Amino acid sequence: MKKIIALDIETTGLNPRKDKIHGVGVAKSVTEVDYLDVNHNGLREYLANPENHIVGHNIRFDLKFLIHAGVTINCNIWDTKLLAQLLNENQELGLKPLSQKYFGSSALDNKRELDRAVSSINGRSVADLCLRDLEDESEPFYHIISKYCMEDCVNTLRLWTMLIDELKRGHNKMLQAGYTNTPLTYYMEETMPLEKVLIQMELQGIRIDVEQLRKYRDVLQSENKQMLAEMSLLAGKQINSIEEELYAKVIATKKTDKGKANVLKRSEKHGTKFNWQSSDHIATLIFDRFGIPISSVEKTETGKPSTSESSLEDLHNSLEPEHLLKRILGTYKTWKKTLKLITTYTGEDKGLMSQIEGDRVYAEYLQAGRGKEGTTGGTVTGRLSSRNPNMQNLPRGSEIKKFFVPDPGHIFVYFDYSQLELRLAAHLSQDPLLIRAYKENLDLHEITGQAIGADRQTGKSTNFAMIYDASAWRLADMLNKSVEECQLIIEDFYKLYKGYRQYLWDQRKFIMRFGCVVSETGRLRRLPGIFEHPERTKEWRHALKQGYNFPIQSLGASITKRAMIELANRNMKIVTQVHDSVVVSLPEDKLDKVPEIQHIAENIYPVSVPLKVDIKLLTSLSESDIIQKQEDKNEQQCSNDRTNQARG
DNA sequence: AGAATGGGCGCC
DNA sequence: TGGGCGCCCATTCT
Repeated sequence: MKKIIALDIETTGLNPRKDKIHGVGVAKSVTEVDYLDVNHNGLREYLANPENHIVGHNIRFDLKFLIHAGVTINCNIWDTKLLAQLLNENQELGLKPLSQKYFGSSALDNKRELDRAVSSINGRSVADLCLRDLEDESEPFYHIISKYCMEDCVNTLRLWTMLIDELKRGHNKMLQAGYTNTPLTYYMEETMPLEKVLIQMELQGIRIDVEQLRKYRDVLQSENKQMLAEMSLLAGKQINSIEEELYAKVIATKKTDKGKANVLKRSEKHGTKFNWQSSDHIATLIFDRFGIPISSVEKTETGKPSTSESSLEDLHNSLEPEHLLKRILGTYKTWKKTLKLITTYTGEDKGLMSQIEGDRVYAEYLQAGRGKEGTTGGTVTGRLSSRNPNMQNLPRGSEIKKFFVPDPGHIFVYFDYSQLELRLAAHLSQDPLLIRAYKENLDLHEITGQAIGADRQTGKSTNFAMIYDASAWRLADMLNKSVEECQLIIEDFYKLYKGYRQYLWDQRKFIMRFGCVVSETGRLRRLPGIFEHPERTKEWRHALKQGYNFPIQSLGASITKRAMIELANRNMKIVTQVHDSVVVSLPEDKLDKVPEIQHIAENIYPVSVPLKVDIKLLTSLSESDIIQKQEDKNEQQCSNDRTNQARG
């Protein structure tokens, strides 16, 4: 590659719409470094030229600020953080840890001076320094900020040189071994092109019907209040007793110096009140005051009795109808669901509500972990993750999705891949029956169901369990059958899909030999647990399952992402993505584009079976749930028809 | 007082 | 005792 410039900006905060750019650092080489004003002419010309190249560490952050400030970005963009993740998804991805790893501690030359400056203004970060510097005309911190920024630029540039070289060496090795797709091709064809799409998505955000959301908040809150009163009344006696115990504990702890500060602080918030939001308190209520034996319920990771919904559901079912606890648990379950909605979505000053700017939210979509120092983070399979808010776990069928609406004059085009991962299991395994089922548009769930002597629903669960290599124990739990029965089901399953069984054997052989897996699009996943732990230990089995699942999940992620890239290349605005579904915002007078979108999605990547895409127009995100339900019904109907035909 | 961990739960 | 995520709260650690 020709000349490349490393770029890093310093800002007064993390929000490209609210915070200001302090300056732009650029490094042409390790000795030619500058810290420029955002309006610098030469800089603007460079970035506007499609022949130029820039690299940054998490460059999306910088570009969102620059674009918002009116800077045109037409040059090619590269990212050392995303590159580092492809080299090793288990390593720390921050600029500092990577610099440390690749060229030692010189990366921290200016750290001490910076820390001194930050603490001198009682600040927490360089952002505080930038803010103070911009506000104060005497600019007392400019030289510190610029020095720090330029150092980051140099480190990014050095890192780029070393990382891209390592990626190319790996690429050549894999080519010799017969691969056509490698982490290098993945980076060039998928990761970096997607960055431009994500920048557009994040800058655009999504509109919220704030008025309706507020109305819904009031409904939830009054419901919740009522339920809380009901529960507190029912459990009044037990709660009193627990509160006495809590009070005694506070008194006892107060007498020790150590406990003083903590207990007093907590007392300000909850006092010695029973807290329905505390799983500890709930456990005390159920297992101590109501005397439910802890042997009868599921245990948590640390061996304590679980108060999870499924655990309490079992308990609820086992109680006599007029048992007091049964009535409490009934209300508690609903109360907790409502509370979750309130805290995550409708509560003022937290969750979704606190993230609304005007009438929009601006979610982030991560390709790699944010890399807080000490953590690895990241989406190891190549899926995206979303946050602030997380658009990928909005509750299905709840009111919440109704409040996410298109811009005026626009409509949401929603599409999703039908049974994407099962189709990819067919493609990757080349199992004859799986392939035939999808080529001839047969109902796979029905086929499996019949083969194991069960209904369609059981067939469906079994099919999905297969992708995850579920145990008989787990399947039994899912299907409400005995473990022995499920062992037979699994045997029957693999007799039917011999090709898939062979595929798993081959996968296992590969994993045991190399301790890693490769996706068809060239993404790698190392499985250190394979060599670090003896066979058949818990950790080893976990790593093996990760290895089985990776090629399927990763290829699915690639396909959706590549569809997004192609759509964006054709000027379509993508609003959000949930792994196998995408929402595009289309002007109302451009609906002729809908068949084009579907065609692109279905044909973006060639596999051995047809990919099926369902596509619909929506006026809010909530309708995607309705569609999903309808699809299920349609499938059922088809299978009934076919069964009836067979009978007739 | 803030960071880290655990429990729990939402999604594909 | 399927895989992959993020976020809330309470609690403990430092």
